[in-house]
Amino acid sequence: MKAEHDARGDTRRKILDLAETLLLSRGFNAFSYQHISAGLGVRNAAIHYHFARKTDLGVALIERYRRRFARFIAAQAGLTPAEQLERYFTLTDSYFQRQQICPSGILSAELQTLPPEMQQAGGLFVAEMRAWAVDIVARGQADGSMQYAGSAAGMGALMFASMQGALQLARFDEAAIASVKRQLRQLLGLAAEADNTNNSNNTATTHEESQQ
Amino acid sequence: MKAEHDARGDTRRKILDLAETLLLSRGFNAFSYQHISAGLGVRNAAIHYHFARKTDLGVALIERYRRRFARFIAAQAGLTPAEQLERYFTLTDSYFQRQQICPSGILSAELQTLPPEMQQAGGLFVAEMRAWAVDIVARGQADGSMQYAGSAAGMGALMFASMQGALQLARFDEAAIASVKRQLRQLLGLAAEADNTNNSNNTATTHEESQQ
DNA sequence: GCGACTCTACTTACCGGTCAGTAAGGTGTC
DNA sequence: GACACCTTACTGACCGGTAAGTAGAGTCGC
Repeated sequence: MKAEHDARGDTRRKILDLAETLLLSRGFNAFSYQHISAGLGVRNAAIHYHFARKTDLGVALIERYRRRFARFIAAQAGLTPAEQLERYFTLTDSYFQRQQICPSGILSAELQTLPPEMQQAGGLFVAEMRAWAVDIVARGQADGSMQYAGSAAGMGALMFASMQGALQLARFDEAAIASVKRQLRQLLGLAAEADNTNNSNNTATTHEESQQ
Repeated sequence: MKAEHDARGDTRRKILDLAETLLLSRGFNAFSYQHISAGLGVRNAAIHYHFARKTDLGVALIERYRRRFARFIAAQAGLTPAEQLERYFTLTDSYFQRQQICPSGILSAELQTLPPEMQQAGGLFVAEMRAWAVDIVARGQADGSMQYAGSAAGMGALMFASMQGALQLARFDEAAIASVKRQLRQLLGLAAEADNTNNSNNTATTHEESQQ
């Protein structure tokens, strides 16, 4: 009766999940189909069955990120700007704990060696992330909960860039993320958080997708 | 009388120079000895003669950066913190113009795939860069020329992280660097610069080394 | 002032391993 | 029997790295 009927699309999802881990920890150029096939106990050609070229896999990963990020944003529509900021910080922490960097970081670092399709999809993803960062500080400024010099566009760009940078630099100095987060709160005129915003289930970023 | 006596050590320097360009534009994993040998018109084995393993080449590149950065700092010992900040910004611009990202960015992004020797050398380099950033804002705060919330350590870390991030994100959106620079000046309480701090010769970063 | 030797800086010609990608065949399910 | 989902078996390109040979310039004894 076959305990594992391997619900259709299961392997494809496993490939994406493992490829995502590899992408964020090693980069696109530094993982191979062999890494994936060895990790999943299937053959090289099985990966090619689902993703004919590595480019297809890369694009699928980025598109999945974009959908996930859209849901991440939508899921916290009701929160205050300050709360949304903390969610953003929590997301960054969860990358760090897995020894990963954020997708935008690896995509921009490797950009010139990536296939054009991935460059294009990456551009859209990065624009969406920056827009969200700008939106948070713009609303925070508008409702008076955040005060800072300069423009919302500048502050959002700074926030996005500094968190991406901090996540990378944390590989050398693990204090980098906490240090940058603390400084950003100060510059936004926010009370310093306990820095353990431990709502015990921060599942927002790890949800799996049923989608192909 | 041999027009080209190829002053001893010349090839070695050419290898380092081309490898540096490749490292900052493509990353360490995405360039090969073939790229270098083809670019210089020599054979693969000639590169191995000077740098037996790719790891040796990578470490040599980082060590050269560290020496260059030390001279970069020393050369502007007399300047005010604000002037030093602008030099830092100019350095970032010059990377962007060459379609490169900063060494610390590529090293941290690829860190987990780099040989241990490079990880170690990279760690020292990154620590030196961050220390310099902290030093600038600490002295700026001390002499009253910069005012900002939070600590000098936090502000320096933020500055370093955000410039590294901005340089990467500029590959998708070229306005990122100017935007982040402008915001940093605002947050430091500095008057907005003309943003073309064009002292026509900003050679500080491009100086060649005679050293091996 | 010249042959013998040494050293640097390469060259040619390889090596085994890994890469992404392909062709053809098998197997279980509807 | 059509189809989804694999497998086995392979290809050519490229990877970092190595062994052996060589051209030329400098150095030495004599």
